[in-house]
Amino acid sequence: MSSTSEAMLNQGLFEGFFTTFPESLTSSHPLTADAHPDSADNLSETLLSSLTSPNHTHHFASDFGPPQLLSLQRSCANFWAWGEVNECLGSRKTGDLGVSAMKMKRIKGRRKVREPRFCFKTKSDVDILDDGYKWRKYGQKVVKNTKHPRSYYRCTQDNCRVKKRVERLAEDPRMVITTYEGRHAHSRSHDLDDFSQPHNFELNNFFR
DNA sequence: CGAATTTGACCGGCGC
DNA sequence: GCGCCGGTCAAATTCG
Repeated sequence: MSSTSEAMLNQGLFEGFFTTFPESLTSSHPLTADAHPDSADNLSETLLSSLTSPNHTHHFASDFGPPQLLSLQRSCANFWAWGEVNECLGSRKTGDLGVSAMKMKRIKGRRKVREPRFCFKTKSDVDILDDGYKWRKYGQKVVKNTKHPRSYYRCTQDNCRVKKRVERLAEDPRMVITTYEGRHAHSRSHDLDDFSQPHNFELNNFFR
């Protein structure tokens, strides 16, 4: 976490966004550049810069329009680390460490690799944000201490193991928490005009 | 009629 | 070892 992005957060320049990787769960300071120079910090930095550039922020709030990726609006800072997200979603921190361990994928029956994950919250009436990929729902679960069920989706593309979870915040049902896991091994199935705009390059790059 | 979703069963990790 | 819990599977059902 660089001092610049930290400063942005402290100033409350934009509304909730967060990116990190499960490795950060083991560190006391979830988002430190020292610990994960090439992962969490770079991603968060990228998103921060794209979101805080005046033009982008404007477009981000207004151009996601048609009618799914709507209403990402500016408000107070809300940078989400896994622990915070999990707390807000009503699950125990320790429990989620376990979950993270479970998410590790076996390779050749022995080595386990964690998929990169990031999540963000969006103020939206619809659960499914159109991010340009096609998803198939494969499960839904009511998690403890939450009112709203969590939905599980997988990317429908062959050989793409990317997953995402979608749930609503207990305290504020208008907020949707979307968690992505893994990286797509292909391009988006359909283009969003907004993603093609230069000012969305960073976000575009992230969703690659 | 094929594709997508729903939903209860099942599984594995973890805490006690 | 047992029970709880989150995540996944897969048969049944619904949708387009």
